[in-house]
Amino acid sequence: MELDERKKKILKAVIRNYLETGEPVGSRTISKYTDLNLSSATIRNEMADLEEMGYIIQPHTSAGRIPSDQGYRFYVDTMMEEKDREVIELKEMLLERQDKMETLLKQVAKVVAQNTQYAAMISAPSTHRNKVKFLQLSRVNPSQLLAVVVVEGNVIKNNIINVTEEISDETLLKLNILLNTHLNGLSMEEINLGIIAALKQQAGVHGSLIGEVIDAVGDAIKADEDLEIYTSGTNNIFRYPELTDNGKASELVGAFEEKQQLGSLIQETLESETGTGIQVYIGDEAPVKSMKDCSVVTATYELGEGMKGTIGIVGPKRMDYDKVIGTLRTIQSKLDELYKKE
Amino acid sequence: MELDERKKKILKAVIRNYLETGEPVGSRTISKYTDLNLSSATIRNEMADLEEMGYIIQPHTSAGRIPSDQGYRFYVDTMMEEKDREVIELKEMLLERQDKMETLLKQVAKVVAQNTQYAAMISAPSTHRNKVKFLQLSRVNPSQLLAVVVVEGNVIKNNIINVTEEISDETLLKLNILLNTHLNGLSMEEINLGIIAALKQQAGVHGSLIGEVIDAVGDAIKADEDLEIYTSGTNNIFRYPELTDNGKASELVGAFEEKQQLGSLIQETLESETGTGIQVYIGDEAPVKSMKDCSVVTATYELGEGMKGTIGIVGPKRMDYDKVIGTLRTIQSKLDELYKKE
DNA sequence: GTTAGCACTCTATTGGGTTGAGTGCTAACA
DNA sequence: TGTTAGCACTCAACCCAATAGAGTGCTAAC
Repeated sequence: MELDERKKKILKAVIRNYLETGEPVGSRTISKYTDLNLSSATIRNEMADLEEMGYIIQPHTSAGRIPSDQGYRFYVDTMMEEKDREVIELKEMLLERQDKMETLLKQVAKVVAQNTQYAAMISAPSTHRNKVKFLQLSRVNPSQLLAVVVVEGNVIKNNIINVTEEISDETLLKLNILLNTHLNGLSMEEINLGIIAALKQQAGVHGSLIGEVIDAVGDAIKADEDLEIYTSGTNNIFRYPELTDNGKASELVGAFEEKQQLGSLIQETLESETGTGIQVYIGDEAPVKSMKDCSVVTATYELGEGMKGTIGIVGPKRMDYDKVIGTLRTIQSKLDELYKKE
Repeated sequence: MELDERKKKILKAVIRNYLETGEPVGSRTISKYTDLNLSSATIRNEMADLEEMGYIIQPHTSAGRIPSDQGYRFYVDTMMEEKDREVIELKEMLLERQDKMETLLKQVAKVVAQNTQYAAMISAPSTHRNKVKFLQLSRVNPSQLLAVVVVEGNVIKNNIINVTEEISDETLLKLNILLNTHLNGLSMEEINLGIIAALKQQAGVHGSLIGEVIDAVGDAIKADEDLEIYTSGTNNIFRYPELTDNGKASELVGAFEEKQQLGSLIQETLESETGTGIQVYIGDEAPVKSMKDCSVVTATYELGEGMKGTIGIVGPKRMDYDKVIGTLRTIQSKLDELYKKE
């Protein structure tokens, strides 16, 4: 069977109505509130077809229809291609350029959650590809060294190194020069075990001590690559009974606290790049099992210098997709603007 | 009326039974499961007295009794003085000494939440009183300086400073000497605006530039004093219907995400120091309004060098106080042990 | 002071009846 | 052939009354 124009109109009407009310939609409602001028009986026939085709579902015999995952998918897809969504004006939107990345991200998460009334998460941009622009090894006291690395985007990493044997000023100076000449300007991902090994070689064989220190510097660079994720508005999920019935809330709250679970979402979003960087997962499509009754919308953002991160919104399937996508678009462009001149 | 020995026994029996079952406790139950050898009728008389005195409550006429907040308070107080609780063995307890404070704290929160099955939070130790042991100002590029401060306990703070005018090597060296001679060995809380002002004076009047830099160093030291709090097991609250009925869950989850709200708990715990550092808040006693239907148990911990932080557990009023307090004691001593040799 | 017994209270549960929204099907209509 | 009116049917939701059961308070006897 084909999805002719009339069926599409009816399907969209059903979905839109359900998004608003959250109640199953009956044939009479559709017949009254569309400009199709068809009786409820005709609508019923069409709806029976739509059900057979898998776009809508009847919770029980004597109820109206609700969209199936396939129905939502149709809705989102046509909605996305219909027109460029206009950018939505955010309420109380006041993002300030922050030196501390953390503060900025928390701010963004909060704004997104408040505007959409869904749960929001945001991942810190990965710095794999950022280049080292400053590197310094200093002595804190005879048995401790401090390694500080600054990479593009003003991300600072540091590591305290405990040494068993005192290192002379001269050696320290040499080490600093060695490290700087070889690592400065390289991106984080370029600094791999091979490079570290080559460095050790070059430092000469005088003592494993130097080797340890170089390893520790390497660690400092690699460290903190565990995913930093911030969330906001987790409690918004309580606005939607379909997400909180039967202990579902517990799983969702757990997923938002154990940020590892959110990691897979971020991963997937970054990999399957779309034109706009916005992606919609409906039900089972999301790679997190506790979100099988949710819809998830993710967007990649960019903070100048090619630092890419991910914003995600989690809500019920009957989500206001239009608003959510608009909000994410706005955030994308505001962030871009904010960091453009760097 | 007096709380004689028999009344105390009955009260404790009521509370203990309610802690286990979560159901109102009737007179017959008490008569059967205590060694008092009294009939239910006698128990009833005593329970009527206990109710009049405010220790227990009848949810409705034909139900058993449940403890009032005053009842819980009595129970906790006598329990605390009865004997030194023995230290409880933790399941899967594997705390490793971590160089990264953050990792350690997350670990502790997780262990506590898993062992008790309640929601747990932990605050990073405040570093106000810690002394600066290393301070360094470096040039990252002509327009950016990097200030790094290490304080006792290996807490590292840093700040990028944007300068409008290039600073010469000589000036930088002088600044470093100035900062180190004056600030090294001072505690964070001693470095106040007065000291900063004196420093500026001493640096001479040559340009407001230096003043700016000194201010920025001061900022780096003061920064991050916003409360760092980690949580775990928030979803444990769903195990207790009395915490999740009627939208209470939403408030609690909100409180755990907006960590500011938890700040007041931490504040209060640190201020009202008890002998063991453990404190129990029942119902309204907690300074967080969303926890009025909960009990909160907090403990201060110490990581060598006088760095004090707070662990908190939030659960229903019918909490297994014994186990919770035992767990917190164990954690306290393990942490102490772990960092003793520093 | 303690206990047995009894009347009483109140919640929770059960089951029957009703309502109302919505459907599917059929027959008539344009 | 597509559309519509009409009707019988289904089913969740709600209300109501009846019942069961747990627990109490009170009184009288031990």
